Amino acid sequence: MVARITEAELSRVFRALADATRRDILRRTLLGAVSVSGLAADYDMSFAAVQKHVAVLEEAGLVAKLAAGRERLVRADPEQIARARACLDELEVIWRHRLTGLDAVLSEPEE
Amino acid sequence: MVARITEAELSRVFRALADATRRDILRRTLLGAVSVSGLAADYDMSFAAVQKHVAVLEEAGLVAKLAAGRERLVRADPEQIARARACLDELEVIWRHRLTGLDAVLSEPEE
DNA sequence: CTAACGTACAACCACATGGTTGCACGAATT
DNA sequence: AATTCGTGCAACCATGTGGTTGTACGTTAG
Repeated sequence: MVARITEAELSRVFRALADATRRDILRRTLLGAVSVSGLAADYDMSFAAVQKHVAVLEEAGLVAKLAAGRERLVRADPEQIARARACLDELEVIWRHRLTGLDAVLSEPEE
Repeated sequence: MVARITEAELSRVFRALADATRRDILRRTLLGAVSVSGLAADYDMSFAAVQKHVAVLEEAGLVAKLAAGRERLVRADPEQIARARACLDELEVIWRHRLTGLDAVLSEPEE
């Protein structure tokens, strides 16, 4: 298990994921740390707009910034993504529970 | 595989998931079809507000309504939830790809 | 030292969101 | 037939969101 997430934080995470640009930033920063201006170069919007997207991802805990000289490198946090996934997994469990009538599914011996 | 989803629809799905009330409605309607007023009774807000939440879920394809006399029964669509999950899975694949350096991960022999 | 770069942040704008109330309409009850 | 119930929808309001430009400030380069 990846440690329980609050409903409010879950809302922030899904909110952050609800934008194509932010999902793309997440993909790029999963491959490796990228500076904010490095990210901004790839999108047809102002630097400040990209900066705001990064801030939304950061507040959701999906991304962290580390200082490197005058640059801030952005890197994704796979664990927070896993937490969002766990929420969707839970929904699937509810659905399967309804179909099969099993009660035993509620104990989760995961990771 | 559950059929490809567009980026715009994915945004709508995550947006719909980014609200605790809507996630709760999703959980309730995964267990079985519930009327809109049946749902509204459980939340501390107006009927119209709940109706709007259902509409957001419906536009995201996470829920469908079926007519039953004067009531509209709301039931969740597990496949659409699976599509959102698939997006997060893809992110995890990107991350693992970065760590292991594997290229073979991109072929997905899933369902 | 000065200039250029990368970042941060504030102000502003148009539009979306989440809530409200009120009204209209078809279906069920009496 | 009249009423009540469940729903849908429009109007309205406060606040949030995604974008812009402009300014300020620390860091690197000349």
